[in-house]
Amino acid sequence: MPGPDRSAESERARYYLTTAIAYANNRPGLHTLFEVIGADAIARWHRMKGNETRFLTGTDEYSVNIALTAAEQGRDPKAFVDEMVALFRTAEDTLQISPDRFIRTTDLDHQRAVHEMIRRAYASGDLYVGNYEGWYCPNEGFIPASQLVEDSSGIHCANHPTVALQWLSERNWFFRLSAYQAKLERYYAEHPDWVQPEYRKNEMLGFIRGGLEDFSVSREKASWGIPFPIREDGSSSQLPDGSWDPAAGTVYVWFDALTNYITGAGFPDDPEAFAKWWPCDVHIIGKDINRLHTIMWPAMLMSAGLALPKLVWVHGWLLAQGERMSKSRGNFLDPNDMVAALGSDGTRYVTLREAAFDRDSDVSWNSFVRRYNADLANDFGNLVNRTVTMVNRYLGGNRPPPGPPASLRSDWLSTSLSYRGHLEGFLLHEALAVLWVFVGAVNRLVDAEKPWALAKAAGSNDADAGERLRNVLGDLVEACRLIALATAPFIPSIAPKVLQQLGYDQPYGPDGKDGPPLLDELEWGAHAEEAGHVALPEPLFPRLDVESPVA
RNA sequence: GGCGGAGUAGCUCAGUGGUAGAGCAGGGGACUCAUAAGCCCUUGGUCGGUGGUUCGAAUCCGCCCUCCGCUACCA
Repeated sequence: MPGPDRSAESERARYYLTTAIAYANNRPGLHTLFEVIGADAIARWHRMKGNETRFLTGTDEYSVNIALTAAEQGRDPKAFVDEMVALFRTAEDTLQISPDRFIRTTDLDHQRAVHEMIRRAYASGDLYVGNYEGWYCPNEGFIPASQLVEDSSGIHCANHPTVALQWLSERNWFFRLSAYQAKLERYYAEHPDWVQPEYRKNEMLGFIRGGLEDFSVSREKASWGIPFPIREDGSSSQLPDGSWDPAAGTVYVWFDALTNYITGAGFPDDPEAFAKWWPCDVHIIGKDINRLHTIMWPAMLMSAGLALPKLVWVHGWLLAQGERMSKSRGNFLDPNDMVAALGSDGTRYVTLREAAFDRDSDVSWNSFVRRYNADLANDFGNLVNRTVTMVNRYLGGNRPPPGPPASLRSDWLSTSLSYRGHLEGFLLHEALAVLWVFVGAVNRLVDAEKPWALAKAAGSNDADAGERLRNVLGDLVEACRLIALATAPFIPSIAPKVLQQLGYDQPYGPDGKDGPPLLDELEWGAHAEEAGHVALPEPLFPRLDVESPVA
C-alpha cells in the first residue's frame, strides 16, 4: 500500500454505533429516518476505513398505545407490530441503510437481556416496590402534571377535555435513580465530552443538579410487554412450564427500550461478543430522548455494573416552516416521494447536507430539490461528466495519471483532513460542505486551464500543450476519484458508478466492507501508476425540475 | 417563572473591536469540455431595538422586544 502507514492504527479498531429504536406504530417519515440515514453514513465511513463496525437500528414495539391500536383493529399486537416493522425495514432498504442487526424489542434474546438487567438492578438494591399514582385518563393512561388542564369543568387531560380523570394508584417497581445523582455528576465531570453537542450536555447537567427522582419500571396491568422477571420477594416469576407469571406485571418502557443497545452487542448470551462490542462508540439519538440516554440509561448501566457508552450524540429535528415535522401535524415528507424524485443517494445526500446534524433545521421539498440540482447535478455530476468526456475526446479514453504536484493536490490534502474531522465529529453537513468547496475548486480549474484550448494547441504540434493537457485531465480524474470515494458513505450506489466511469473498480462491498483502508485510497495519487480506460459518460444525477408532492 | 441559546442580504448561515461576508436564489457577460451545466462580474443588509464604553461596535456593557432549547414516567 502506498502512503504513510496508518493502516495499523485503523485496521484493528472496532466501532459500534446505534440509533434509537423507532416506535413501531406507523410507516416512518423522512424526519424519523433522518437519524438512521446519518448514522448509516457514519457506519459506512468506518467500515470503509477498515474498522470492524457494528451498526444497530431497530424498533420499539411494546407499549399500551400499540396494544390499544392493535385491539381497535381487532388484531393481535404481535401481528400488528410485525406489519409495522416490515414498513420500517422496507424504508431502510429503500434508503440503503445497512444495519448489522435490526433489533426488535420483541426479540427473545432482548427479553433475556432485559431480565438480566432487572435482576442486576435488584441485586444492587436499586429496585423496590412502591405505588405509582397520579391522574389517570381512561383514554390515555397516566397523565403527567404538565399535561393536565384545569378549567370550569374540572381537571382533565389536554387531549380528552370531556373525559373525567381518576386518581389511580398502581403497585409498581421503582428504580432508585435518586441514588445516582452524585455518581452521574462525577461521571460528567470526569468525561466532559461524553454528551455532545456541549449545550445538550449542559442541559442535562442542569437537570441532574436539580435533583433526581426514582422512576417506575413496571406496569401492573399492561399485558403487552416483557414479563417482569421477579416477584416482590425477589424470586423468579417464571412458572414451571417456562412461561412468566402475569401477576408479576410487565417491564415498563425504560428498561425495555434502552436495554436494546446491549442486547445488540451480545448481552447476556454471548459474553465474548459483548466484551468486544461494549461499550459502544456512540449512541446517535434525537434531542427528545436525551434525558433517557444520558441520565436514566447510564444509571441503569452503573447499577448493572456495566460500562457507559463512550459518547452520546444528540441531533436535532427536521422542521417545516419552523415546526417539527411529524405524522400528527401532517407536515412531513414521505421518503418514497423523495426517493422517487431524487433517488436513494440523492435523498441521503440532500437530507444530510440541508439538515445540520447538531441542531434543528428547516427543510422543504424545494430546498432539497435546489440542493440536489446545485450540488449533485450541476457541481459534482457535471464535473464527472465533463471530465470523462474530455478524456474520451482528447486522449482516446486513456486515463492519464495525475500531473506533478500542483495546488489542487494540496487543496485536497487540507480538504480531506477537514472532511474527516467533521465526519468523525458528527458534523455531517459540515463535512459535505468542505468537500463541495473542493468540488468548486476543481470546476474552476477546468475553466482556468481550458483543456479544449490545450487540445487544439496539442493538435498543432505543441508538445508542451499536450503534456499540460494530460496533466490537467489527470488531476481532474484524480479529483473525481477522491470525491467519489470520500462521498461514498453518503451516496453508496452512485459512488461506484463514478469510479466505474473513471475506469476504476469499486473495491468495497455493498455496505462498505471488505475493501482497502479508505484513508489510503484517499491519498492523492494512490493509483497513479495504474493504467486504465474511462468509460462513456452518463449523467449520474440528472437535473430535476420537480414540483412539490405536498401542498 | 428559573437556567441556557439565538436574532446579520429573498433563503440557509459564517463573521467576537478597525471600512459588512459565503453558498443558494435573482441580474448581466464571456466561453464551449459538460446535465441550458461550469466560469467571470453583479443587484440585495441603517448586522432585532435602544442607551452607553471606545478614536472606532455586528463584535464589549445596560435595558427592551421577538424566537428557540431544558425544566422527568408517550417514546
